[in-house]
Amino acid sequence: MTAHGYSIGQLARQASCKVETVHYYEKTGLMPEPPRTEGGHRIYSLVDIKRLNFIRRCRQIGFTIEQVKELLKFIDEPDHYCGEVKAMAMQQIDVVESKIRDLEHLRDALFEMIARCKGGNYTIDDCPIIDALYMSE
Amino acid sequence: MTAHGYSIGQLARQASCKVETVHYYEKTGLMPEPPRTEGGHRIYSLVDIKRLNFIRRCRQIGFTIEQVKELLKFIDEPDHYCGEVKAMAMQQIDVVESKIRDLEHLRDALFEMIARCKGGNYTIDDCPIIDALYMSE
DNA sequence: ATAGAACCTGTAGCAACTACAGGATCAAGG
DNA sequence: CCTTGATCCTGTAGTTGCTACAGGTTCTAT
Repeated sequence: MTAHGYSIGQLARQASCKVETVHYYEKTGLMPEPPRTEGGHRIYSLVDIKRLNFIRRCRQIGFTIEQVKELLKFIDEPDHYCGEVKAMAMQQIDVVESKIRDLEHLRDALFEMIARCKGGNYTIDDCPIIDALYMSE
Repeated sequence: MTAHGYSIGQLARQASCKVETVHYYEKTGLMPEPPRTEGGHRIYSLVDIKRLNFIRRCRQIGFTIEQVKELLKFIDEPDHYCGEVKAMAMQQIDVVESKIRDLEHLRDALFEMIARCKGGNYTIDDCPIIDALYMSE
């Protein structure tokens, strides 16, 4: 592609995602419908690369597509305030911290099972791991 | 249902899940095809309640359906050894711990963004959160 | 001019459920 | 015994966030 544009493949590589993902983001309204070549191939700009990276980062951070849409509004519409973004970030911290707590519980439970399990030298009937999961309180 | 059997609704309630979920587990082979009444309603036993609870607990712990199938093999087939179960649990701990690390990074990133953001008193152009996500390194 | 890489649209599939629709059956009260 | 309403049945489609084709067109480099 020319000096002033990127193909969808180049764009995807820049953001370490698949071409199909970009299509999907376009379909769901996260990415714009870009100009095309005569033959119909999409032409992207630097701004689009930034936008796609923003989306990918938000997704990795655990925002849903809908939440990313909200965040993109802050970029696309000028009359929003930083406080709204801060509020979303704080809410997201709560979600993340609660996920962390759940996983820590889970890890502890697994550790305890393993600690009680001598492993290998007896059959399933006596396995404390299966026991812990199978026998309800 | 009679003294010796549970309906699918009672079963589901015992394991805090939906009737449809039990159907799904039957279709995917996690739950057995139980005997039926004359009219075709499923009849479950105590063993089935235990089994469903086992499945639900495994799922909550983060095992996939396929992994739960593996674990159920240990219950269904007598000639397995506890060591195999222990190995699966240990592998699962690795997965869980790596998820925890990811989330902690994420939380720290969000905290840092928030710390730098005074909030509300300026517009999106200057918002450090958007900036951190939008501007690539 | 032509080979082959990259693109196009559209549809179907993945996990792990959830939510109907449209009908049959069951348990309890009258 | 009969009716009512809750529960059950099967089957299909929807959810989220992609991913993977299929079958065809276009672009790029030799």
